[in-house]
Amino acid sequence: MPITIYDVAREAGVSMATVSRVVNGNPNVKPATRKKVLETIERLGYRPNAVARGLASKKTTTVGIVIPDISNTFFAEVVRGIEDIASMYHYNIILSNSDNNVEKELSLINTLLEKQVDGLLFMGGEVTEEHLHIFKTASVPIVLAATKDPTHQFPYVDIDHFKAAKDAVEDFILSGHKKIGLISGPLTDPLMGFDRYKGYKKALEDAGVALNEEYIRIGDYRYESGLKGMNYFLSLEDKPTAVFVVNDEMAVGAIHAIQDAGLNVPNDIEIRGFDNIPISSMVRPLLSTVSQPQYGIGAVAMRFLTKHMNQESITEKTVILQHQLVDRDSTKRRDNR
Amino acid sequence: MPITIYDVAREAGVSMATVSRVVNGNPNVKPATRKKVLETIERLGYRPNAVARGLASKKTTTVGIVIPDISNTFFAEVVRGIEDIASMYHYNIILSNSDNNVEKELSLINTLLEKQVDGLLFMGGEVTEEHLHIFKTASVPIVLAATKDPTHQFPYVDIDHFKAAKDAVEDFILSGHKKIGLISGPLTDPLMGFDRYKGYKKALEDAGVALNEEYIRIGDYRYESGLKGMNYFLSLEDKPTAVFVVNDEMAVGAIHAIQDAGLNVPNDIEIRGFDNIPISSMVRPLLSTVSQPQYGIGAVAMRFLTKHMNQESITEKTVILQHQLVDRDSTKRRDNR
DNA sequence: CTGTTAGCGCGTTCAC
DNA sequence: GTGAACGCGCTAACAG
Repeated sequence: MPITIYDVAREAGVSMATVSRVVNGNPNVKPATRKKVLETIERLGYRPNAVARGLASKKTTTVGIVIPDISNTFFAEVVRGIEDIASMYHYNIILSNSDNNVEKELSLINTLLEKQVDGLLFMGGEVTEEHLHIFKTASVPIVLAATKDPTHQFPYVDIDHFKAAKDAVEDFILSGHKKIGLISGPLTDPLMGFDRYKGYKKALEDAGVALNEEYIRIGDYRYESGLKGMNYFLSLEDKPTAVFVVNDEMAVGAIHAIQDAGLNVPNDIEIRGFDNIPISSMVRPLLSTVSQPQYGIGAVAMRFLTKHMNQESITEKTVILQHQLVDRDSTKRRDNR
Repeated sequence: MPITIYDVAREAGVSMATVSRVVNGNPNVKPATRKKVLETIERLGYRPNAVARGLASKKTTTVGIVIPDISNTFFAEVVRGIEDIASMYHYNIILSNSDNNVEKELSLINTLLEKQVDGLLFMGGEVTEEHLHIFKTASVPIVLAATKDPTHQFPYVDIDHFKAAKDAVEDFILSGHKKIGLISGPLTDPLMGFDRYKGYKKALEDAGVALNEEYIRIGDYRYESGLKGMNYFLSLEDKPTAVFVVNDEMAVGAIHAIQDAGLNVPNDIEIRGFDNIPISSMVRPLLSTVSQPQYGIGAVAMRFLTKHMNQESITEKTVILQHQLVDRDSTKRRDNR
């Protein structure tokens, strides 16, 4: 039999309204009675029921998170950013994995909305018509993180994947490379796949370098597919001299493929990854990459969501965070920069 | 103005009790009226309010998770196991990071309990008197994962860290090593620190090998401290010929320290890590380690919790999962095994 | 400064 | 099979 606000009120000889006031820090309570109430709360071990509070106040101080996979280092870091800011604003997070499965995503969003979360943070590969539809049925704010709404109807925070990829490839071009490989993600993946692919293409185009289909391999973001993609390049007569790999895990695979073939990184082939996950500074040679502020994406997205939830004035509809070329040892030093 | 069960009842021309029945799958409803209700639910876009339901039914179908740090690969994998099983049983999880800070842990547990979670999964370095105290004030089941209750009052699921470490060191001994180093975690850390340290000590003792303090370094589980610990060993006149490192991240650091010094793993020094996180199969040489079923720990702990929540009959108070020596390339092949 | 009184949206007896 | 009515524990006016 859990003890309720009534029990406290009775024991303290006040009304439940007063107890409610001290629990919620309402200043309109005489210090003496506040003290009395606090003491009996302590004595009885009263623990306010947040569910009842939620029903009455229509606020749960809980936000929902839909994410592809928490065991993916990248997302784990984003979630850490989210949770830190959430806890700073006294929100809890309900976390759910979607495996990038649209059915699952929609169902999870629905469940979260039923649980009356005060806001929702969505991360997923693609935002479809169905997503937009269910987003619109929500009566709470929704922010997309590391995800883009092509229709610009919902706020999102992300980096500019196109430009980031373009920067990476232009760096290779600037240091004289013409034979530049790409180990990409599935082109059906809008951001990490297609946008980065487009960036690669544009950089070559701008430099007047013809696109060579032999220099493009599609992977699945896993280590093995990086190995495999690079082994293909190594089998070519005319191998690329530099390879841009669209995520770090595959990039590490690519490095190992080169080393296993008895070649040297960066002397024989330069490699640049993408993301800057912890592993990139735990391999030899240290991986040069394009850093993406994972923690920051989560933190900013959550902060953005609190603004929407508190109806603070929002200036921008979308936040684009900055990426950065991180030069370590899998690319040669560029003295001309 | 969100639409409620009343709206549906009115529109469908039935009572709210009937709507409640169809929503909850109660069989005592004539198929015809069930159909009618279902249709108007669909038409109105009715979404049951889980908070109200929670208040009335005293169940939230939500469990609380307290974890040191979700951005740590090990815990991320455990949480993935938890969430998969949770979603299988239609539970959602509220996730919170404690950074192994006791104050924070206690406060988080309290918040979770206020939110009326149906159960709690706790992961932390140590279980103190204070933890036990607050656990006892909870009216819902609590299970510890990857954590041990020394007083055996609360159920937990974990591996046998002592035996695992002992096995690892005995393997070195069996293959002829006498000079065996240890890069440990803080000895104040009960499981990963102290138990593994004891296992190391016991293995030496059983083999009649004297303990050499010079061969023991304390790290903090991070890559850099693995580097540092190994650099110390390398500075010794009489270097260890094999080193047991109590987690993979430090083990990778140790390998790199050896390689940076121009020596070879495993020919000059053998290395074995602990945990078997993904990175251990993404480095060269591939890291030999002691595998710990991270996903399984999470999954089993969550399943265990559902049993407690559903008052199913529990046979065992505690679950010890099996560890395993995984031999890859940072240890020499043992042909005599 | 404090108490009274309505609900919040739904599950659940208990009659019918 | 179905409906009426109560209560879950708390917040939020509104009085006083």
